Amino acid sequence: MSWILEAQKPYYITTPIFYVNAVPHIGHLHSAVLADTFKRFQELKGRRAILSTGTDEHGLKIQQAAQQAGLKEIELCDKVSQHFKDLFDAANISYTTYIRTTEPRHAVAVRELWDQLWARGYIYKGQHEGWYSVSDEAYYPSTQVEEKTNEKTGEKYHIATETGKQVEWTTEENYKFKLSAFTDKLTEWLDQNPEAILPKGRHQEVQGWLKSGLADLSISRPKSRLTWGIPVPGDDSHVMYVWMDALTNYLTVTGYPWKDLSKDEKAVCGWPADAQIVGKDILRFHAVYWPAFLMAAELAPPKTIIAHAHWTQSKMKMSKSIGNVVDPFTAMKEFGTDTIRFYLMNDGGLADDADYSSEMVTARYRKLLAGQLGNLLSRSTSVALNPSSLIPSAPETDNIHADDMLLREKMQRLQSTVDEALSGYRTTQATQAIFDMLAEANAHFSFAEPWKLVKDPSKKDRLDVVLWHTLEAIRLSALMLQPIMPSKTSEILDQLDIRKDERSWEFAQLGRGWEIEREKRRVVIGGPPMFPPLNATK
RNA sequence: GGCGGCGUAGCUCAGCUGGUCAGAGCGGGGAUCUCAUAAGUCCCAGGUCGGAGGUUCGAGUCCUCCCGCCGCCA
Repeated sequence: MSWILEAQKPYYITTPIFYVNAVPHIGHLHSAVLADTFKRFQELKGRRAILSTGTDEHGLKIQQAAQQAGLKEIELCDKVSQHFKDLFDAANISYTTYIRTTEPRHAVAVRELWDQLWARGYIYKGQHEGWYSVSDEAYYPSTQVEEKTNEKTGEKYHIATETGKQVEWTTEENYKFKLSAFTDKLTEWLDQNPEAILPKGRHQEVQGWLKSGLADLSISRPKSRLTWGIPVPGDDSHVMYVWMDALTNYLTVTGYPWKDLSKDEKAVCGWPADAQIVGKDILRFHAVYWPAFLMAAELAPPKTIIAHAHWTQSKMKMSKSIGNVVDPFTAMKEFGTDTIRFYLMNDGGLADDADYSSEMVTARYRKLLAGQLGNLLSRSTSVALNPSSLIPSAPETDNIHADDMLLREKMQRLQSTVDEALSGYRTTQATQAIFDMLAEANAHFSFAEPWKLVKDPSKKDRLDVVLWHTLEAIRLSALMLQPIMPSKTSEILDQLDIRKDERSWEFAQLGRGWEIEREKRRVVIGGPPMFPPLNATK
């Protein structure tokens, strides 16, 4: 009964929505490819899946940036939002919803959530004073503020230690959310769901935050200062704080407030999210504020929050001032979309920052994609070894050699290994298992020396057994790499004449290729390299 | 300062509940096949598993302390 409902509910995964005050960098792409990989994995397993991404467009920074650029806010948003969309299109991110916080439907959702919190008494009007930084759009506790003296004028001023931006003592009236009332509930949630936040270290980190207690959260700004935002319902003199606004996007995507939906329709709207991908820098918003808002509205928190680490370059944090920001458009143009997707999933850090380098991308391409996968495809579909382009039949037990056993065992185990890895959001484990099997397939091929077998007609049976195992290894790895490299794997499976309806997860088992009409099928022999050499310059 | 984590071959890292756990990949060195994208395959690393104690028949694997990193919080 419960699993029936579970099965009906689509898998819902989100990326953060990206703030339009900056251009896309490799970290944004990393979030998106993670989400896309897991979404495609679920679809491969036959579950309907929703993937949402989009842009966060309100707030003072946008208001200011637009002013400086001489644009209307929405014009600036349109432009940058499109830029992000272009990136995700170029990266083959199969989002089902591209949400923008300036859309009317989003305002509806945000106002509804506000009303829900208000009706339940979790919002109150309070006086807020403290050190406020206009450019950071944030208040800082006095412990995080330092006094400085202007050397020329002798005037004293204050800055936020963390960002170095100037702060001023400010008093204003704010609406506040009773976050403090949720400390216990959040703690309970995390205690009962030890994998609610991945990786484990982040889970512990959030538990640590809760241990020291939570203060109420200011969730509005006076309109006198911030106009570019969603007005507080019933009080036009206040505009909602950007995070309150932004986080709600995950509900907007599901059609919240679900007013006109039947019970059945509501059950399949997607909420609660199965996975929410975030960068580690925005964990607090997603793992504390967001679940608290949801609990306050009596909605379920997301099932899993995955906080990934960042990319560094030469071990240094990427930043504009150092000029070491990796442009994802350039990278994909240079190496190919699927190469970058593979690199991000194979080398990207979940717990720890990973170092990005073109040399490493090149190395992965040469050794793994071209050297192992591409090359094995070429050698097993060569004109010399299989001029007929026929697909050998799956070998009878009697024809299986002792030399085939190790490869067969690895192929047999691979599906569950990869399934377990991707289900646990560990992409590196998945790619490593696949390429470990491929390496074995290359070794098996070399050891069997099919180029000798082909010269001896009496060895035809053995040749077929060797070729079959090799083609099968490629089929399995391409099939399971589909979530990570959708385009290239599609080409490979095409070349092997695997039908579209034979590419789902259930076919990722040894012997489940070419099950019907095998004799009619043909592999493409002597085709061009699947992963041709990169331009010699790098 | 408090809490948490980490420190394993040149590099990046696997090593769950203690007993083939001293490993993989890359880089480097050597050899080799020729089906293939000069790709592939095979062999080679003798690293005190940060240091010192302790528990145990037995410890990268548990405990204590020290050193060095990193994260979060203050």
